[in-house]
Amino acid sequence: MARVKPQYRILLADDHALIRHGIRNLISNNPALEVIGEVGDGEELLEYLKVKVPDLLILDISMPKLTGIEAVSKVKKLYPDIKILMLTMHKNKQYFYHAMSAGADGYLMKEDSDEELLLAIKRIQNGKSYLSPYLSQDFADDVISAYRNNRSSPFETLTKREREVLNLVVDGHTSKVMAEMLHLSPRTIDHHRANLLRKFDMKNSVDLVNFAVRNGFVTQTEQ
Amino acid sequence: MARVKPQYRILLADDHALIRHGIRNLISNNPALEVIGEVGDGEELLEYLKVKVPDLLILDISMPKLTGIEAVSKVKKLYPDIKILMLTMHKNKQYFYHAMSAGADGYLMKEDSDEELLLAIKRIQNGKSYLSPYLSQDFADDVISAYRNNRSSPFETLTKREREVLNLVVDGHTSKVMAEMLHLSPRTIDHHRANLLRKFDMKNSVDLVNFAVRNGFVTQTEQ
DNA sequence: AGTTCCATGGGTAAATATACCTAGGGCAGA
DNA sequence: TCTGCCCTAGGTATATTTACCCATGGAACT
Repeated sequence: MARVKPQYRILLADDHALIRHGIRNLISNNPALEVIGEVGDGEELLEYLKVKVPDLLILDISMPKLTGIEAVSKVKKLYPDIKILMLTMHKNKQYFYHAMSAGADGYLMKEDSDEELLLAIKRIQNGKSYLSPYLSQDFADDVISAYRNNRSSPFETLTKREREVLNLVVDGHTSKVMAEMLHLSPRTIDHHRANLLRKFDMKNSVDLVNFAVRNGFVTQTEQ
Repeated sequence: MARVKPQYRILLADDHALIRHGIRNLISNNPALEVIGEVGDGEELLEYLKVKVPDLLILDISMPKLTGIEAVSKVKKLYPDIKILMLTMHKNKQYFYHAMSAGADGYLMKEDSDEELLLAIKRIQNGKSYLSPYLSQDFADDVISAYRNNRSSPFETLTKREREVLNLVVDGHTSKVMAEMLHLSPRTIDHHRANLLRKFDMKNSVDLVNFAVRNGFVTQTEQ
């Protein structure tokens, strides 16, 4: 009754079939996401888009026949509504800047974890941008200053305490109870919970728990 | 880190292997519950208890060598901490009264749904009693008057509206938003949500969502 | 005709969660 | 040493949830 929400349709563009299949497999665990197709180079990509338009394009930056950067420009010009997540092995500032200025919505390293890919998709789906945590180190100076006033900075992973609190939140405990369990002030629990909401870009605990459970951030043991 | 909670250990006593296996199979979907053994008659039951003591005994009322009623009395006398859920095909007042006065904690019909079994276990686990909804009709007069002032009456199933609201709660919506979706007053949503918490014997929405999702009360489609 | 349940929604109060702010101590890396 | 990050935790304000109370109208069943 509630959920007639359409799936978020994703197109994969990468010249390595292995990587395409890995991503497809990962995404297939999430019923809200659907990989509607795969293409191996820039020409195929443009041909495909004439037939079928995805919500999100996951695009390898080094692709034959049309570089990823060029592809971003063209796709964004022809189909402004398609969101683009760049997938790259280049830890290089220039690539990033070019991709972003060409219109990409996110920039993910191939070394990033599965969790990161899901987070990236989630953020882009919500109209935000995403940047690989791998880059945050090298890019710290410029990027951080650029994002400093952006409350939902994209290069965040969970700390130990946050994981602990997340597990307790999933169990449905109140802050007061969690505070007793961890021998902390309820205010500290509030702080960690707020950080979790911010990092996952969620508005309340129910959504947080749903996302965390479905994407394997917690191990469900209790009933 | 959070969940070192021990499993809830259940012993099945029924002379029909098929029923035992059905229950075992149903329970095995829930990681917090563990069937530690099965016995086929009253003697076996008492022998088993000398070796291993469960948290909950699910007991067929018509069992060879020791009737279910007798078994309840003996077990409760020897092991007062064991909770007992009577499983029966008898829609008969007398059986119910005898079972209850002998010390049973719950009374479930074999015609009841899987959902009902899980609800029954959950309620007993929380120290409450349980009565099959099938009986509530025949027993309406006496039982309802007996439970009238008991806020958490055990024979409740979900209404259509409650199922609708439950689905929206699972999506993490606030009452205000749900009210807009269903063109109702937020107060009405609150009412339904409160009924859901009461019927499932849960303290907050996170627990409610967890229980509902894990036991198939909602169909998860979104992310 | 009476009873019960459902769905609707108002009143009130307390508990909890969420969103901002601030700040200090500890630790690690540049 | 300086800087950033994590963990700690307090202040304040608002939003939301939860828990009680209450009533009315309709549908269904007896």
